[in-house]
Amino acid sequence: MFFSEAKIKNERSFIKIEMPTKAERTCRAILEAAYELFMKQGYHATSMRQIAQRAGLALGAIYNHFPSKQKIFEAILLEKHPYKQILPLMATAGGETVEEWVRSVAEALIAELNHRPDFLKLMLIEIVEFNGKHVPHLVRKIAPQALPAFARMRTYYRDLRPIHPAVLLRSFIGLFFSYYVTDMFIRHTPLAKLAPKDSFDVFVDIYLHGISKEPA
Amino acid sequence: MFFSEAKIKNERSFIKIEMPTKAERTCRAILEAAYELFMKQGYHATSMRQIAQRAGLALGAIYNHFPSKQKIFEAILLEKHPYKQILPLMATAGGETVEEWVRSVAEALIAELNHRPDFLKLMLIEIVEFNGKHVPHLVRKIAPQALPAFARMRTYYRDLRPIHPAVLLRSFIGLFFSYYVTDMFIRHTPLAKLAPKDSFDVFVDIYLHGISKEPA
DNA sequence: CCTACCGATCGGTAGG
DNA sequence: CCTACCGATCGGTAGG
Repeated sequence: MFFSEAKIKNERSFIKIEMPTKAERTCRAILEAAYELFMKQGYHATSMRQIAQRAGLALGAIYNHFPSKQKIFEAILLEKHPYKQILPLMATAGGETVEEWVRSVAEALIAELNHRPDFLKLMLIEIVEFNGKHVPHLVRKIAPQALPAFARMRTYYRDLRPIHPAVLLRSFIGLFFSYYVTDMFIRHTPLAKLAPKDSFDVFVDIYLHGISKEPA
Repeated sequence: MFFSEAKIKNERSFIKIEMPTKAERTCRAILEAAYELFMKQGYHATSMRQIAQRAGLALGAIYNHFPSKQKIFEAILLEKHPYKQILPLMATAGGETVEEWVRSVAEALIAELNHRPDFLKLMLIEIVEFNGKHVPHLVRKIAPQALPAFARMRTYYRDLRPIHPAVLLRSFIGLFFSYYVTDMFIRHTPLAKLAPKDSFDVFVDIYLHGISKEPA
């Protein structure tokens, strides 16, 4: 929709270089400005005039690139979702045992989420201010790619109890996403004592072995 | 702030009866109207005029009860938080074994959250539209009551691996809150197949025993 | 890409 | 002097 790959016209060069047109650069400036403001203020509290000012444009100029405020949000939602990074990662992650695989995938998930501290907020804006009306589209686009990627876990079938792959996926995402969320909220508060250094290891261990003592 | 307990003046009666004044009833109508609109539209997308209309008042009348729109939100946030119901429940829940206790507390948590389908959204509005500026106050008020309540779990110490109580609490809330959230989103979509009927049982089982096979 | 605007609506407050 | 409201309007801003 927004970024065509331009090539340098110089005949002496065989190298393709991303050479954004003026329109593409303006488009990018609008998306960046809007993204920063949405994260700070939410969607409805952010005005088109704020976006225009931060992008270095007049208000009316935005409408040369996006037909509405909502379309800007939708473009950001698709662009910032980390599934493009996370799904390939799950498919390629190695590990001799299920422990190693769970650990490496969970670490990668947390790392990717930490690398995008604002992604969570983007999803919350979608839920709160749009009543989640873009979610079905998003899930329909991602779920078919996620389930096969996670089914890879079944290659460790000999180490696993017979649990439905979808429940494996839900409990995995739920447990580690909650680790991420609680860690994020707690990290810079007096409640940091609720987050012992080895919390991540314990979450992995709980996912694999539960909280009960093994029968001796 | 809003509800004084009025008593019937009838001398022949010793029974105290909640007899809201007109002001209290108006106050209640404003809070209810604002709550419903915030849940549907979020905070910034809801106008004081909408609140007034739904409460059956003129716009200006609201300001006899609340000094600003934001103060209305703050009152709702404190009033609707389920910790008042959930914490006593965790303290009194019975169970001979840790399995029974976890199951009954998790069931009660899910039931309470299902009984308040909008509580989650209220917290999300706080995060998205207020940047969580009321959260520290909320956590400071609730955490000291939650940790002791959950420490009760340690009475089953002989059945548990040595895990820090705070991590027990975080993983418990995280896992079952995520069950609730995913269940809520999935229930009425074509993705319902991701939610086998026994999902709750499996979540309990994963929390207690993990996903690994027990060593034979 | 800008200036200049529109119909409407925003949160909050005036006097009575 | 209080409450609970009214009709009207304040200075600014909304998406387009």
